[in-house]
Amino acid sequence: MPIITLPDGSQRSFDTPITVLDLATSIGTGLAKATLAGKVNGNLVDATYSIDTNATVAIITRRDPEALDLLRHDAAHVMAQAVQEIYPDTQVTIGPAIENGFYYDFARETPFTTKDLELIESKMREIVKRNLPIKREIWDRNAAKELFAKHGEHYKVQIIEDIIPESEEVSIYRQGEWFDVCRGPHLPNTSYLGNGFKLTKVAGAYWRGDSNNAMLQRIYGTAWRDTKELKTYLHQLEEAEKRDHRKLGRTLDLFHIQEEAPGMAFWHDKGWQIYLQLQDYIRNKLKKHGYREVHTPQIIDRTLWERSGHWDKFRQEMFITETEDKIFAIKPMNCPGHIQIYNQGIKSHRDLPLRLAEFGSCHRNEPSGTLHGLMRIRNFVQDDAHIFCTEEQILPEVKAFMELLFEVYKDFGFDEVILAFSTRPEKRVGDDALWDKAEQALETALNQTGLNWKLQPGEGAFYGPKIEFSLRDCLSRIWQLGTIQLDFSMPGRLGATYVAEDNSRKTPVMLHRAILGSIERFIGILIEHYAGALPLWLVPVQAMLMTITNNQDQYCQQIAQRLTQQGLRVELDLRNEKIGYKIREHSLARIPYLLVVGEREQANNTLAVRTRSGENLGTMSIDQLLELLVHENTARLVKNPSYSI
RNA sequence: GCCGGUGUAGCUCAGUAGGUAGAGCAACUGAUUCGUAAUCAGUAGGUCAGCGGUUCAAAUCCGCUCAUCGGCUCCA
Repeated sequence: MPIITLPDGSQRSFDTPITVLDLATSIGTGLAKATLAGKVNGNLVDATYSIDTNATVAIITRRDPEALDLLRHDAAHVMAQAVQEIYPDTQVTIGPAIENGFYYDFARETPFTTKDLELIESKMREIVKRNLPIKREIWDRNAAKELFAKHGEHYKVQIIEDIIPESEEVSIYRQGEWFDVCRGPHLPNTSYLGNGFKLTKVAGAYWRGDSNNAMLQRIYGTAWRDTKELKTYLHQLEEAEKRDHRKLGRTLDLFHIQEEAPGMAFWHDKGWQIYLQLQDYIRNKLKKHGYREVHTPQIIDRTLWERSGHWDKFRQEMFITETEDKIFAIKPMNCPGHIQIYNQGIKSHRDLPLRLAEFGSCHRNEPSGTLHGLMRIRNFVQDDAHIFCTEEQILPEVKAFMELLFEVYKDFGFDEVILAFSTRPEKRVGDDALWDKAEQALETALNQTGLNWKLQPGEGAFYGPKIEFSLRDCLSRIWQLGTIQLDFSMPGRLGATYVAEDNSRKTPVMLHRAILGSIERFIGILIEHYAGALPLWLVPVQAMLMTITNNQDQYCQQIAQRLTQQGLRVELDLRNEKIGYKIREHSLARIPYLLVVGEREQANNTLAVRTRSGENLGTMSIDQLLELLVHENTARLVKNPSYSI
C-alpha cells in the first residue's frame, strides 16, 4: 500500500493506511512524542491524518518553522474555550494565527477589560494542563449548522453558510467539551501549547472587516515555543518602543504635535534641519532625472475638484475655506494643479514625457482614529511628481522610476522594502487593452527588480493599476512610502491633450509617483530605523565640541569656525560641567561626533574624537578630522543603524 | 469614523474611605575648572486636558467635549 518518502529521501512502505503519528512511532518513540502534525505532499495535516497513498511526508515537531503557526492557532482555540467557560454569553467568530501570535474575535455585549485578560490567561493555562485531546470530526454541512445554531453560535452558522466553500468538507475540532468549526490542522493535545503565550491587548474589530457590520471584541495574544522565546519577544517589543519616532521626536527636540492642530507637526529647528536636508537631496535627484519643479496654489476653487472627481469622492476628507460666495478646497493633492500647468499652451508628442515635480503642502482631513505621529498626519509634503506620457512611454518611464527609487532607498540603507502590485478593480475606467498594457508594464518593471512582490488583485484604483513600496516601523506596522500609479482618467477629465505624430489630438497617460512619499512619514521611518541616530549628512548637529575647562574656550571657538566653514553643522559646549556629563548628554542626543578638547589637545593643536556609540577614535589633527567628516558627509555614508546605550 | 484604554510640573511617573498636590530628571541660582555616559547645595515650578454636575468639600464620583495610545475601517 502506501510507500512513504521521508525528507532525507529514505522510503518506507506499509501494508495498510498509516497515520502521521504511527509513521513517527515507526521511526522512533521519541519522534512520536514530539510530533505535532505532519506535512503530506506539502500540505499541513493533523497527526491523526491517515495516509493511504504514496506520499512525501515530513513529521512536524516544535523545531519546525510550521510549529509556530500551529501553536498560535491552537492558542486562539484555547483562548476561545477559556473565554466561553468564563463568559458563557459570548459567541465565537474567527481566530487565526498571525505574525508573532494570534487573535480571536468574540461577539459579546460587554467589552473585555485588561483584568479580564488576566483571568482568561489563567483559565487558558488551566485548559493546557487539562491535557485535552484535540479531535477532528467531519460533519454534514446542514447538521453542523444545526449544531451551532442550537448552541446560539450564529456567527459560526454564517461562516459555514458564507465562508466555507461548498466543495470543502466541514470539519469540527473538539477539545474536551468545547468545539469549533475549523479547517485545521491542530496540535494533538492542548498540553502541547505549553506556557510560551501571553494575551496582549483588546480591541474592536468589525465582523468580516466591514465597517457596516457589528463591532466585535478582539483579543490579541502572542505565542511561542517556550517561555524563553516569549520573553525574548517581549523584550524586543520593549526595545522597539524606545525607537518610537513620537518619543524620539520629543526627546531629540525634532518636532511636536499639540491639541490645537491635531495631525499636524510643529517642526523645531533640529527636525526642520532634517526636513530641509532630505528635501534638498531629493530635489537634486529629481532634477538630475529630468523632472521640472513647479509650484501650484494652496487653495483652489471647488469647481476644479468637482471636475477632477475628488469633490464627489473625498469631500469629507477635504478642508475647505470660504470667502464671499466661493468655496475653496485646501489642496489634498497636487495633480489637478499640475494638469493646469500642462494645459497651458499646446503640447506635442515631442514634449512628452513631461515630468512635473512639486513639494506642495497638502492637507487631508484624515479620520481622527487613524492619526499616528508623523506616519499618518493631516498636513504633509510629498516628493510628488506627475509624468505625462504616451501609452508607449509607460514601460520605460516605470522602469526609470523604479531604478531611481531603489537608488534613493539604498542611499538611506533601506533593504527590506515591501512591494505590492495592485491590478484592475471591477469598477474602472479605460478599456481592457489599455489596462493590459499598463499592468504588463508594471509587472515587467517589477520582475526586473529581482525582488519578491505581492499581487493584490482588484486592489488598483478605478483609474489605473499601481505599485506600492512600503517599509515597517519599529513595531512592525507597514507604511507605504513610494508609489507609482497609472491614471487613465484625470487627464481626460481635466482636458489634457497632446498632438500626436499623425496630427490627431490624444489624451496623455498620467503617472502619479513618489519615492519618499510624505517627507513627514519618511522622517518618522528614518527615526525608527536608526533609533534616532541618523546618518551624518541628515543629522541636525553633526559634531559637538566640548571643553574640559574654560581655558580651552577660545581654542574651541576657532576650531568650530573652521569646521563650520567647511559646511559642517557644529555646536559648542563650553559649560562648566564635567566631561562625563557632557558626553552622556550629547551621546543621548545622538550627535555623531563628540570632540573633546583639553589642555593636551590645545597644546598639540589636536582634538580627541569619540562617536555617539562610544567608539574612541583617538586624537587627531583638525585636518584629519575634517577629511573624515567632510567625506562621510558629502558621500552621504550610511553606517550600521545599531545604536545602543 | 467605530471599539477600548489613558490625560497630574518641561519629561517619566506617585497620589490608596472625596478633606484644596508629591518624587526623580530637566530648569534656575551658587559653589566647584574637573580627561570620556550623571559634581554638590539651594530655589522655583501645577486652573490635576476642558466644560458642566453631585457634595460643606472633587485630581479622586457622574455626564459631555477634546486630545492621545492600541486595534478595526479608510487612505485620492
